[in-house]
Amino acid sequence: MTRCPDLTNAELRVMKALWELDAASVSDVRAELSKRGQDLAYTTVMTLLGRLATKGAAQVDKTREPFIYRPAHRRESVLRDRLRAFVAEVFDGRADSLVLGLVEDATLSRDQLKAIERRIADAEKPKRGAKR
Amino acid sequence: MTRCPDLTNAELRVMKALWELDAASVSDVRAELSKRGQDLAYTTVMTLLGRLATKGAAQVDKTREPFIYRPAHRRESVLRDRLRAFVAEVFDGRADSLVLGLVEDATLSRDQLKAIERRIADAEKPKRGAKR
DNA sequence: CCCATCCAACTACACCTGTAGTAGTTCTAC
DNA sequence: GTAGAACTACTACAGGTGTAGTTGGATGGG
Repeated sequence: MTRCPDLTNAELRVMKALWELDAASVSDVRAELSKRGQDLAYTTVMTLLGRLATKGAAQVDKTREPFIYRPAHRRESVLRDRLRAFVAEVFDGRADSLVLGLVEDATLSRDQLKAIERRIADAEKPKRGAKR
Repeated sequence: MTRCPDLTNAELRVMKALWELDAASVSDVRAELSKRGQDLAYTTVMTLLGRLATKGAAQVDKTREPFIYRPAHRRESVLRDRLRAFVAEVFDGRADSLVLGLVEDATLSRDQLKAIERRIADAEKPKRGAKR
């Protein structure tokens, strides 16, 4: 599995639109971005998609015009990579203090935290049988 | 309370050294960074400290040479701001899915998660009496 | 057929970032 | 008091980033 390349913020925004659309032309992406309050020139979107393609973050189908772009990596992988880098860079790898910060900041409520825990517990149980 | 300005990664690394030292000259910071595996030219550290001062992230005492720099904001505030921006930017504000990502990634263990929860519960209890 | 439209390729460009060099000033140890 | 060290101010500069313009081909309506 090819590693997900690093994306800039602008590129990530475009990727989010792409994930939403799954397979789209420049215009489609542009419209989706506009829907999200990001109004960019057509050529700007093209530039970004081009960069994404160069980086291998998106695949382009050039057999027909307009070109169709689609994401080359799952959303979760990319976000996870970003997250990992962020934890390392900003929190020196201490994920727990990051989470603590979230809660103190009230960005994350205790309830949400509990919900997460429950979700994890649920996910873990089935694995018990088919473990490895 | 003046808002903490945005810092680049290099600047943040310098700030971390500054927080550790609390009040320090360029040389001091440089030594601290070196201790952390960051070997930068003296002038590079100076440039970074200068930028931090310009941004208002550090205060400089110029009454005596060498100048003494100290952090203008608490570590927690700055990290929290960064975190907040990150959650908004990358996870569209969904902190819970961020945490979930951490756990799935095994960056955060279930035990750590529980420990955090316990810590929060503890912190919340005393507040009950002196509430609001 | 010709003009407008859509689209891709290439080009542009200002600002940011990370890293550092040079010049000039003061302090300090002979 | 002079040479070198320490230190600051200014300058530099390549590469990244966000945003967009220009050029030219294809296409479709009149």
